[in-house]
Amino acid sequence: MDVSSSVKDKVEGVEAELEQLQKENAALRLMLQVMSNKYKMLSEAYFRESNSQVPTICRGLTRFDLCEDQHSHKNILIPQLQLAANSSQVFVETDPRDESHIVRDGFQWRKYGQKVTKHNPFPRAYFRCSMAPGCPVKKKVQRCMEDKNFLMVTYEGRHNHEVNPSIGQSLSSPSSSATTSTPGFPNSVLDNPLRSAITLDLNLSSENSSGNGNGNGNGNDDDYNNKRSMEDHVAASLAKDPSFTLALAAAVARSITEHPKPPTN
DNA sequence: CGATTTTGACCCGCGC
DNA sequence: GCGCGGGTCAAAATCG
Repeated sequence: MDVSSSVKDKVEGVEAELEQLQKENAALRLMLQVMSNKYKMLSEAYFRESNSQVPTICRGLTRFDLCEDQHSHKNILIPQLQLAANSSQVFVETDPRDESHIVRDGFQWRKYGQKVTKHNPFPRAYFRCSMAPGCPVKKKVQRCMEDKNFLMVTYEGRHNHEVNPSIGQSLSSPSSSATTSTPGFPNSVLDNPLRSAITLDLNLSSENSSGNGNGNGNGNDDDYNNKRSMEDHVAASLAKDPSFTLALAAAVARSITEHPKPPTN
């Protein structure tokens, strides 16, 4: 009896973990797709603009780290991304029927506008942080066109106050602390970003452009190369993201502690 | 009654 | 200069 119940518990635990991993996998696939689309659009725009100056060697931009080395274009990597120096994009899985744009991220927000944008039929909502007077942080919430199950949340700016743990019930774990926060970004997301949200750091500007550079010499328009490069880049970005590594470490630790050595019978 | 949301109007940057 | 699109304002409505 004990053995069967133990096995049943174990199976349920594995199933729950599998389900969680499937959700995380879906979120990561979506993130990759979105990034791939954005990358494709931006690279096309970039090459249209710079085609006369950089004839062939950067076509395809299959790696971000070669263009700078070969052409010394320190800041060539898409000026729009440099504008987002304090921005972070988060994907939050929600019910597609839910039109409330509510994302519990540990902060209190006040909605100040809503707009339908050109390339996305879903309205974009604009929020300001109302937890502290004068807090400059804003966020934009819009349902993802590629997958209606996800909300794209873009944070801008840095908070001038601490998070209120009682507010972030959905994304933050009850035992999480505010000590590991990255300034400007929700602690709850960073504490456990893979629970129900995926954080995508778009700060490609300073570190990546100066450290790794841009572009590639052997590229063409091949989708395979583009996808490979995007995967490489996203993987590198995730690896650099402390919140991702923290979450990964937490997931590994969880799997170890929650599933200790199998019962010996 | 104060806080928040809604929503049309307005502002501003950008491309043509 | 003009039109377009994204972002913000602000008055009215709604909520707790």
